[in-house]
Amino acid sequence: MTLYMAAVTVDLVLLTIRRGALQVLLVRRGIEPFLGQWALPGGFVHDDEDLDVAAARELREETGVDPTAGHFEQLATYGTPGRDPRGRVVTVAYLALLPDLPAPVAGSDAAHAEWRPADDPGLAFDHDRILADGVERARAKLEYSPLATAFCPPEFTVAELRGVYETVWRTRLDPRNFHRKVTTAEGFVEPTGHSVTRDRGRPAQLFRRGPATLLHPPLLRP
Amino acid sequence: MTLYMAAVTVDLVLLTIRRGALQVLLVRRGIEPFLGQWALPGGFVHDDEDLDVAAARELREETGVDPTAGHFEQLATYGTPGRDPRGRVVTVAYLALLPDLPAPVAGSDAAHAEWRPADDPGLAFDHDRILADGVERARAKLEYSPLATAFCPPEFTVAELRGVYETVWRTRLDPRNFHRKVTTAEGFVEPTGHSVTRDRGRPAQLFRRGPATLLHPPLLRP
DNA sequence: ACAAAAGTGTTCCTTCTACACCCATGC
DNA sequence: GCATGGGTGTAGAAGGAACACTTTTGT
Repeated sequence: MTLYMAAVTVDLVLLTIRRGALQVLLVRRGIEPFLGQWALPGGFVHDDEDLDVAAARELREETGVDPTAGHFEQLATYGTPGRDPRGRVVTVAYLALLPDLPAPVAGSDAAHAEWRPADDPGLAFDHDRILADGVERARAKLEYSPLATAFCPPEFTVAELRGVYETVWRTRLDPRNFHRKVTTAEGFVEPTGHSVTRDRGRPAQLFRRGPATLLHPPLLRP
Repeated sequence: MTLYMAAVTVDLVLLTIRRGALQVLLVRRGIEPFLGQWALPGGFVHDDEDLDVAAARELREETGVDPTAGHFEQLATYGTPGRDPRGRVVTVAYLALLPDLPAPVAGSDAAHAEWRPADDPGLAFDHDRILADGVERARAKLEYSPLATAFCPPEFTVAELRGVYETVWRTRLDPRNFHRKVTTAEGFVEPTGHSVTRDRGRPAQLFRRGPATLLHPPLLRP
């Protein structure tokens, strides 16, 4: 048989921003191969289950969070022979951008799941590569889409949104110009009318996500 | 068994520009299901064959063209249960942007392959959806990458490159501003020193692709 | 000579960038 | 009051849009 009958899995690149750093949810492997190493969460696709459904199910199982809290999309598919020593496994990777969740991982299936810095290599399988692709996709998408809001809770300040860009892009942005850009871009954010004092200083207005799906013109990386 | 052991295929969205229209290479199906209907070329991934390699092999078999002639990238993966009535088939779709090839399809495996308009629906399986995703990806990539040159032969004029944008975006662009934008953008195109008269009028300089992989600033759709 | 396409120059306008400055709060 | 972060105003630079105009060919 020369056909490629393969096991199909989904792997999740779950990104969030915690303590000012881009972090990814990893699980410590409890079985061989790569026993004890960090890996992306994921699992086998069930019979008669669509790929997106399997990914959403794994997301719920691993984090206890509804996928609609953030943003969720297919990333890419990896099927190099030998990428899994147990046999032919093709994995469809999904990328999720999530707000910093209150206490998500604790009550979930994956007892050993943990948020880790997104730039640490050393993951099992080809997960370093998948993670790097996911981070690069996130970086690129912030330019021409309003997806930075996916990293924020339902209500957020402009400074918090700017923090997302600064963290993901590893850059400083001018607070004044960023404020103008974001609040005048059609459909990016909408004022809620409320405001809060986050730290010191003047209270900041709170915003929620707007209806736009594309940024015109884009917010380009410096 | 609740695992999703699936046949893995690659499907190709091969786009080119012929006679002023965006066209896609389709094959007429000679067997059930969808007998007689148009479909994207593709086939099963072989044992011990990487996905990209399988896609490049199918490209060569279907068109007789070296994949390096144009541009080639993974598009997305489709695995909805029931998308193939014969059983569980997960397909990894690839997108290629190719120059208008001299006489490619004639001498190839797929006797019934043909360039067809890219906006005609009615394809077999879920290929309408895959094709639409490929066209949308191509449209978006022209904005922030120099991939429009992938639709051109090794040497091309600015007017030919503009024709690519106008065809893919279904838009008119100002020839004067387009010329300036393209020739001043760092690394987009390089003059060859030669020139040709394509039709009437003053001869046009010939250019080749430059080394840039991103367009800064991008060329946004009107 | 004329039509047609290539290419340059110029003007206006929008957007980006940098930064001065005012506002509202905690301490 | 003073430090700190939120937010507005504004001048200069850069890039986009519109278009007059010159160049170089085929017929």
